[in-house]
Parts: sequence; structure tokens; C-alpha cells
Amino acid sequence: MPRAGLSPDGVVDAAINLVDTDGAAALTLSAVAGSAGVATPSLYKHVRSLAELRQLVTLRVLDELADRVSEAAMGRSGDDAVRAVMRAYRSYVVDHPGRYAAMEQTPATEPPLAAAADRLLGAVLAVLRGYDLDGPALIHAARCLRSAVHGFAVLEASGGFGLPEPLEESYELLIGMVISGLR
Amino acid sequence: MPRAGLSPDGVVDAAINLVDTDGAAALTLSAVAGSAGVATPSLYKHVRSLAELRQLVTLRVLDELADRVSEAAMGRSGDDAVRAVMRAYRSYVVDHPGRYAAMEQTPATEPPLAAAADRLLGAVLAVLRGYDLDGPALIHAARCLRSAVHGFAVLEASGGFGLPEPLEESYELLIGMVISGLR
DNA sequence: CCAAAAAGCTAATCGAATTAGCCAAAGCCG
DNA sequence: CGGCTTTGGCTAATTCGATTAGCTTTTTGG
Repeated sequence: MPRAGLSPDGVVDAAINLVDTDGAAALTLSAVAGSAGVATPSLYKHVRSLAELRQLVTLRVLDELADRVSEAAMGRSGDDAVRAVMRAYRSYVVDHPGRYAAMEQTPATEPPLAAAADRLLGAVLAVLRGYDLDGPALIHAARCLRSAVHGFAVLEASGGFGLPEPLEESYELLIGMVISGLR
Repeated sequence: MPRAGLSPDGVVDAAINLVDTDGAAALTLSAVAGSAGVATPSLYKHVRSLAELRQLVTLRVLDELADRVSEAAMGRSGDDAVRAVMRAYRSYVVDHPGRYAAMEQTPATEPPLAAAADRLLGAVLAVLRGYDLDGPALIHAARCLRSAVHGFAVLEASGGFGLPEPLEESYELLIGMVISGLR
């Protein structure tokens, strides 16, 4: 019988599909193995552990997110850029809630993740350079932007917003808050 | 030999201690049983499952948080009240990062949790009544406040903020954003 | 064509959750 | 007090997921 032809990336692909369809809690090695058509221990030829797989998934998500956000910022500046970045961020979460939720199971302190997070942070910082903020003020502003966006994303992805009012409007208000606080 | 004298509340107490000292990931039935001086299956006389224990922990945390926030709001109004509420919320997270992190492992959709979350939301809404917002606008404002505060809390509790700039200053900026966006 | 590396597999271990069924301690009532 | 019932704890046993060990076969390079 021929081989399954897996690879580390292939395993991550399967894991991503899994969290997309069944949610972040469904990310287990046996489920990944099953969906890849392979016995569980075989996965260890490609990833060291479940913890590492989680990290790889987080890495992938962080990269996808950074791409979207960077692209949104391109060619824009000032308030307009901030708006575009924040909308792009949320659109990713709306499109892939499971992936976003999967990130939260990973300790953010691992070096490889820190690097990817920096890429994302870089895109945000670039957008904030349009405002005349000195070094520390830039950091504070970036943290606030991140908090707002991440907080909304987490709550939305986990179904934390109950009421029927449209979330788009709430988010536009949040964007307004960030922008008005940046002046 | 005398009994251990456990109770549902006692089990939750032990669980809270555990997440306080060892982090949210350490919340397992065997660890709780161990720290309560009891065999694991004995816990089932007090809680139905690990999932239920998690819910009870979340419930406890939500209540503590709502208390702090409500108390902070008491006797204040307007911007002053918003500031106090936001600071009180963060102070809880700073005091008990493990407890806050433990909440995120629980699906927020369970009815008993929704009730407690409503209490917390109520405290927030009360503070926002000082601004003249109609019904939907009030909801949107509450969601934004919640997103900002929760986003910052999650990032801080999980060590997501790397740089050395003091977090207090970042948080004060966030408070300013929310307040300026509320006008 | 052959040897070494790579990718699968099965068998086995470990730890955590959960269930079943037994037994003693506490509380209650006469 | 004596007994009954409820309650809380225990041990044994099952299940499932992660992980390790060791074997086998495919691929690949020379």
C-alpha cells in the first residue's frame, strides 16, 4: 500500500480543517490522525507532540492574520488605515472563528510564536506611525488597539455576545473609540 | 477515620486555590482531589463532572468580579464611574490572573453562566446610563467597554504583553479611549 | 542494486475522567 | 439508646487520548 504522504504542513492543514469544522476543543491527535487517514502514532513522525501541533496551528493563524491586516493597511494612512486594519482583523475572525479560538489554548510565551506575533504587531505599529506618538506612547497605543480588537474577537468567536443588535454597529463604535482616543 | 467534610463549595474552593497557584491548565479532578485529601471519584458526590466544576469556578469568578465592579461604581457617575469600573475590573485580574484565565475554558453559553454574566453586564450598563444613549446605543457601548476591558485582561493574564512599558499607563490610555468614544 | 533515512504500523504504558458497586459515618426518629 | 436512611468516601474497572518503543516497508541517493 502506498504512503499517506503526510508532512508537517499537511498535519497542520488537517488540524486547521478540524478546528474550522468542529471547534478548537476538537483538536486532538487522534482526530487529526483519523482525518488524515493515518494511525495516531504516525503523527509523531511530523510533530513532536500535541503541544507543538497547537503551536504550529497558532503560527499559521498568526501568519494568515498578519497577511490580511498588512494588506488592509497597504496604501492607507491615519484614521483610514486604523479603520481598515481593525475591520480586516475582525473579518478574519468572522471567517474563521474556530481558528481564532484555537490560538487561545497556546501559551503565548514560546519564542516561535513571539516572532509571529511581532509580525502582526509590526503591521499595527506601522499604521500608528501616522499619528505623532513618541516611543512609549506608540507602545501604549498599540496595546490598546490590540486589546480592543482582541477582546471583541474573543467575545464574538466564543459566542459571548448574546443580544440581537448587529455586531457590525458595535464594532464600528469600537473603531471610533480607538480613533478618537488616538488624538 | 473521620470524613473529609467536603461540599460542592469546598470543591470549588480547592479548585480556585489550584488555579491561583498553578494556573488554569492545572485544573484537573485528580489535582483537586489530591489537594482536598480525597480520592478522585469522591468528587463526583459533589460535582457531576469536570465540565460542571469548571462552570462553578467560572460562576464564582463572575460573581466576585461583579461584586468588585459594582462596588467601584457605587456613588460615582459619568466618566468618573467608567474609570472606576474599568480600574476595578483590571485590579481583579491583576490580583487573580489564574482565576480569570480559568474562565476562558468554559463555554459561555450555559444558562447559569449567562445569568452571572448578566449581573456583571448590569453593573456596566448602570454606569453607562449617565450618558444619554438610547437602547441600542447603550448595548453597543456596553459591548465596546466589555471588549476593551476583557481584551486587555486576557492579554495581561496570559502574559501577552511583552515590553517593559508599564501596563498601568497603557490601561489609562484605554480608559481614555473608551470615555472619549462615549461622548 | 544496496544501504540508510523516512514514514507507517502495532503493542504497550501512563494519566485523567468517569462509572459501578461496596461500606462506614452522620443524622434522625422512635 | 438502637436502628434506618442518607451521605460521603473508597476500590476496582473502563475508556480515551498522549506518548514511547521497536518493527517493517517504502523511498531515495549513490
